[in-house]
Amino acid sequence: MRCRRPGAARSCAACCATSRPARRRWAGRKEALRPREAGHVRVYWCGVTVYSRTHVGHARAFVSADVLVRYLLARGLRVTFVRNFTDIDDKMIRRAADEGITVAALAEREIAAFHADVRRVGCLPPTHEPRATEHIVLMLDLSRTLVAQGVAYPTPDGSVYFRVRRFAGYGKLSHRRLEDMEVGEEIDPAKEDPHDFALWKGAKPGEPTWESPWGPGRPGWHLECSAMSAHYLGQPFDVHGGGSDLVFPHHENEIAQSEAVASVPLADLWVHNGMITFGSDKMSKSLGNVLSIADATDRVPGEALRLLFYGTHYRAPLDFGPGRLEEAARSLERLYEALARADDLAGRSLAPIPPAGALTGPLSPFLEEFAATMDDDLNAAKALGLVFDRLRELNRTCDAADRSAALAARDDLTRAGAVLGLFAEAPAAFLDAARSRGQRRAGLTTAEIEAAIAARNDARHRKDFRAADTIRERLREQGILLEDAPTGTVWRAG
RNA sequence: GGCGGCGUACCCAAGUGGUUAAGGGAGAGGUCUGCAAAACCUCCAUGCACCGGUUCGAAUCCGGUCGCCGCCUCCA
Repeated sequence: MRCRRPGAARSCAACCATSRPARRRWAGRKEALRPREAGHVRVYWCGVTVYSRTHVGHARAFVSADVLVRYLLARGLRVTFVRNFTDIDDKMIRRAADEGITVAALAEREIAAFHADVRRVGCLPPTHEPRATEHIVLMLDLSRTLVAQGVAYPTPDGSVYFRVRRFAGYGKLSHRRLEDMEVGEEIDPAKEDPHDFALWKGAKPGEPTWESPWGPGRPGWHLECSAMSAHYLGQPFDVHGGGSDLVFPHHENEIAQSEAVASVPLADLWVHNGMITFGSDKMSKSLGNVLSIADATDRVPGEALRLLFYGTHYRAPLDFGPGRLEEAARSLERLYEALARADDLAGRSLAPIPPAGALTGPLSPFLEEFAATMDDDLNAAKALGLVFDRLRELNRTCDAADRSAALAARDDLTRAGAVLGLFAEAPAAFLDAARSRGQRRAGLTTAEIEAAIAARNDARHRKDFRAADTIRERLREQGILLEDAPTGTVWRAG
């Protein structure tokens, strides 16, 4: 297993050793994952601020994390996976006020929606899903320590700021120097340095508050991750991940807080997924070009979204061009159709398997290659290429009615699917559901479709192919495709 | 301005020194079919933005040029 580590979080021994020119010294690179505790990997992934519905960009982040976790489990490792909820911040306060509800009520509602969304894209539940507001005490402890160390300072309004110039490694993750950074317009005059960031924010009227040594207030955003990761995983832990837009300042600030307090690294490896773009623009709420998970999964199955993600390496930006979702949905259906053929040949449906241990023990040549591919920085794009190769072999063996070869291919795909979070449904049930969706879109009942098929077959028996083709054409226009299989006429949505 | 990254066929995209440059979509031909569809078979980049260089050998390393994107403010 190798992970991306964008720059040296703690030391640059490896990169200096390459004696490359300075320009490349800090470039991100792959590094082997060596769990601190043998056989047990600890992963922290930054979650969401629960103030509005999650979009496909979030989905990509959580699918990226999910594939990492699934792969580690498949290899027989134990995984402790923590993904937090930010349930108190400016955006939440504003949104709750707009809706006339409490911040807590907003959080409750959006966390439920979030759970529904990640379930729709087939993500395994994390080991822990801590909420910021339930760990205020830990955050106050950290703040107190940092103030006592002189790394942080309180201000007259009851806030506490981290003194970035007191942390020598500030900027090492995102490769920036304080002098090189542009400074925004609105600088809080209470800050000693524009780059200092809030550990604790003094109370403003109407905001939820907690008591602190500096008076009532609420935590700053970055602090929760430092507090909760240490609490649930210890410090250092093995892998810290999130969207690439979190590298700076969020992860940089986490490192500053955690390492200033503990004098050991926060995490060994950093993994960041690329952004989703529409055309050439990043998908973001401020640009208003967001596609929610709910809308996407109304259009296509959640697994199609995963399939679309896997087409591009998790690190690279992914363009959500027109038709991509539907293209992925069609590919997914093609995969399920082949699995269904194998089940027909076997006379029974093979149940999906959980990821744990899916890639342990003696492996088929396909699974060996699949595992090696995933082992190289989770190269799902290449792995997917292997899956499609195996799909063709499965169809070929089904064509030849080679039962044992078909079942071997089917088993390979089932195991690969367990790692990729695909094929969680029974093929027959999946295809039924796809048909139902198409039928609803067409506005036809099953009886109507079957009557049309019967009428067409009547015409075919009379050799009235014009009439038969007219019926088929009319259904095609409504999105119902007929296929004359050896066993009879079947239909699917198209 | 600083930092990180990208530019591979009609589209998406893997590949980071060495046999024929994965895979998907689209397209062309074929098997099958009344015809289709599906499935399968075959074809589809002497070339990887451009120009130099290193090397026996580069899409892959180095230098330069052009174009594009992300981050530096909340952001998955």
